[in-house]
Amino acid sequence: MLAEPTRRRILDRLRRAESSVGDLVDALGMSQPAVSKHLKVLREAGLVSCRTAAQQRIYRLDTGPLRAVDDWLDPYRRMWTDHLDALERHLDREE
Amino acid sequence: MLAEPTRRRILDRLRRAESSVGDLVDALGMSQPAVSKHLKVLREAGLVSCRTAAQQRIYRLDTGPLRAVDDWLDPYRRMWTDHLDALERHLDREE
DNA sequence: CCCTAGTATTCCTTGACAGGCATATGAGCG
DNA sequence: CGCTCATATGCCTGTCAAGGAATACTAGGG
Repeated sequence: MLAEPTRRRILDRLRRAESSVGDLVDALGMSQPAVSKHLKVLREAGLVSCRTAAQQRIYRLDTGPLRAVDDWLDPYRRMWTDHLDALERHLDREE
Repeated sequence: MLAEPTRRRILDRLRRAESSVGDLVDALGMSQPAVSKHLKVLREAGLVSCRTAAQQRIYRLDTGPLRAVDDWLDPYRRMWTDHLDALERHLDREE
């Protein structure tokens, strides 16, 4: 999902502002079908949702599923913060 | 990288304890070459390191590169915490 | 030194996308 | 209703990576 650089670019862009498909096509310099296909993947992953405005589809970021990533990351984050804490204690002792 | 479920399983396992390749093979129920190849990928990504003990290679988790993931996630995390904060303020106002 | 255990590497096959092109769908407008 | 713009879908091809089998490497043990 997030393995695809194009998809991350789309998310990064939607994080800043909602966009129509055309906007994304311009921004990414890719064919429209390719963009639409990535959007479909993101939609099915629940990472984006879209509303219809006239003949355009305005896409919007949905951060929900990213919390799962955050949760997965959590135990690892704990590891490196623990290490930092240990280092800190170590340095404190040295003073 | 983390797109591969097998790789995540390896990381999750190494998070709990260092392991030899054989241990991982048993734990994952996969062929030894497959495991070694995943370990190579993880090694080149800096996510694991290994030390030689007798004729075994003991692999160890290296959390460094995961901070990059955490950094990438950060602006998104900000988004949902902001939303939560906004909701909280909203509820506070309702009381 | 040969032999064995543990691990890495190579070769091969197979399956999964990504991306382009052509085309279908669908909403507004004359 | 036919037309056009914006988007979605199907089809096709090329690329890449995962996994297995066979093989090469390397460190200890007789």
